[in-house]
Amino acid sequence: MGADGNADGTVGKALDVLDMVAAVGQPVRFTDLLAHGGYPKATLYRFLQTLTNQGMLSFDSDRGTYALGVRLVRLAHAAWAQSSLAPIARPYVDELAIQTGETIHLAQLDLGQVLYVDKRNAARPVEMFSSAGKVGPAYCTGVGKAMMAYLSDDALEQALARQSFHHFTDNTLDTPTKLKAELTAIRARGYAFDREEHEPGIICVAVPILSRSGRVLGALSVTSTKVRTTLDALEAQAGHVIETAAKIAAEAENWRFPEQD
Amino acid sequence: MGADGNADGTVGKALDVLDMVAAVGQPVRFTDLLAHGGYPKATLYRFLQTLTNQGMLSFDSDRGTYALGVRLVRLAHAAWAQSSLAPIARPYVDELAIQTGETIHLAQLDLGQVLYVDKRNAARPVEMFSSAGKVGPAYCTGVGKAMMAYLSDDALEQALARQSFHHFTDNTLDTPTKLKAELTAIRARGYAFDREEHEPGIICVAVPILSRSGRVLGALSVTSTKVRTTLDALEAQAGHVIETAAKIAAEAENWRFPEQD
DNA sequence: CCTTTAGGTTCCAATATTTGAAACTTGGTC
DNA sequence: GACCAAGTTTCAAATATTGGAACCTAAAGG
Repeated sequence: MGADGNADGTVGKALDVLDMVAAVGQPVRFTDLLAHGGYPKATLYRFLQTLTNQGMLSFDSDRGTYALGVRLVRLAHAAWAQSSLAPIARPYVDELAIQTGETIHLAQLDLGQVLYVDKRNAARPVEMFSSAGKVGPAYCTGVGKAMMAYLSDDALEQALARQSFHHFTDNTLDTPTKLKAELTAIRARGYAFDREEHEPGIICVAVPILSRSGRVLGALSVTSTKVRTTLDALEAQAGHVIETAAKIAAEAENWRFPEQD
Repeated sequence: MGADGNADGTVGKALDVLDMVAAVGQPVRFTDLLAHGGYPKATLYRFLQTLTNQGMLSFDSDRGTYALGVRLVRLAHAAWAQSSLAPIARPYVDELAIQTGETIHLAQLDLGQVLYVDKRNAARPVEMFSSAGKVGPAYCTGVGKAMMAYLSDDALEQALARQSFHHFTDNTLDTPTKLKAELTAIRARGYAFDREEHEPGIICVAVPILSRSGRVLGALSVTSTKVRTTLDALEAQAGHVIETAAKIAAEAENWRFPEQD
């Protein structure tokens, strides 16, 4: 990412510049961005101007640095509210968090990656952008596998093609073949596990959230650590999670995805 | 907003389309956007294509609707992490929430508007207008006034020019003159109140977060309701808030705004 | 006090993109 | 089978973008 060539039209390039700023992770000066390759001086300059004008970037004139702007935050808030399950699911997620006393994740699948749209930490209360908005791999997380298991054949192929199959732990399913076998097992079982496949010590049970017609809307998981509990104990909670997922699905159906079929 | 004419370059227009989608607040069909005025059919169509390609919008082919895309959520997460006080302030905000037992807001000022970057709910939460990512008016909120009070003269003028001075409640300071007098009082006092100026029944004490050189970094507030407490009781907490603000400022100074002034 | 350099900013003609009316598909209805 | 609404594509004219180079600063060096 960063200085890539592909980008449709001016808009694409401008958004690419946005990504460059985002990638740095802190306010950047003009020169640093210039060094990133990508665009010639005048061109980059104009993009920066435009994006700043538009409020997508903010320019700190004291320090001469650019940072991501608030229009972005505003838009994202709208995005979160309008096209994620989070607002609909919130009360149910809350309830589940209380029932289980563990950390709850609500995720959706995007471009083969898991996007966490909400999180309830057992001890700590709601934090929005801190956790919502994070992305993670699909092939080695409970929510990721739960969603992939219920994808249509071609959607699954697309998703598989986007997995990196990096070997995180000894339990990571690091080939498409292993993963496909796991997905079959998940469909048979109705829920997925994370057996320390992404981070050592971290385990979870995850359940897909499906529309009436079987479309994958998202996934819900209860996560904990080996220190606190066991997979068997987590599995005992699966019933609660499935129920909650069903409630969220029903709510989503009425509210935002009115499909008659 | 929406079908406005001003927009620098193609990028501006594309972002304008994004705003149109955001403004609707739910997935929209092509025709609806077309009806919104703005752009001719072919042009709008191409923008929608480009934005979808770029992941700024997502297109639901089953229903033929466009919604804000996840790239936005991802970018916003980066924005939040990179250019807001929230990550730095978190532990201090937590502490203050426990000390006071009330709702805490952490906000920053942008383009004359208040952007809430973090929020900690009271144990017994009150349903209220704000949460992280939301924006609100500056002239009639505690945090907004606290920040404006410490702005440089020209920054203040700019900010004032952007206020709508809508009359929300009978206590709203709905003219620049009234507001300026209030800002002077705030500077003298060191902290600001919200006397039900935005929402009836909602009151708060707010304190600015200033850098060593006096630049406004943000503001911190303790908010409650008339039902639960009184302004005097809230004022008694002001000391805590001021201390917390100072700690956050110190941390910010070291961490992200290293200015030798 | 006069260079030099580094970091930004502006010019401007060549060039590639965008523009949008109109023509054309698609898929559903009467 | 003709009609209509919604969405998609075409294409020459109008326009915006491009980026090398010139131009500013302000600070560092001679």
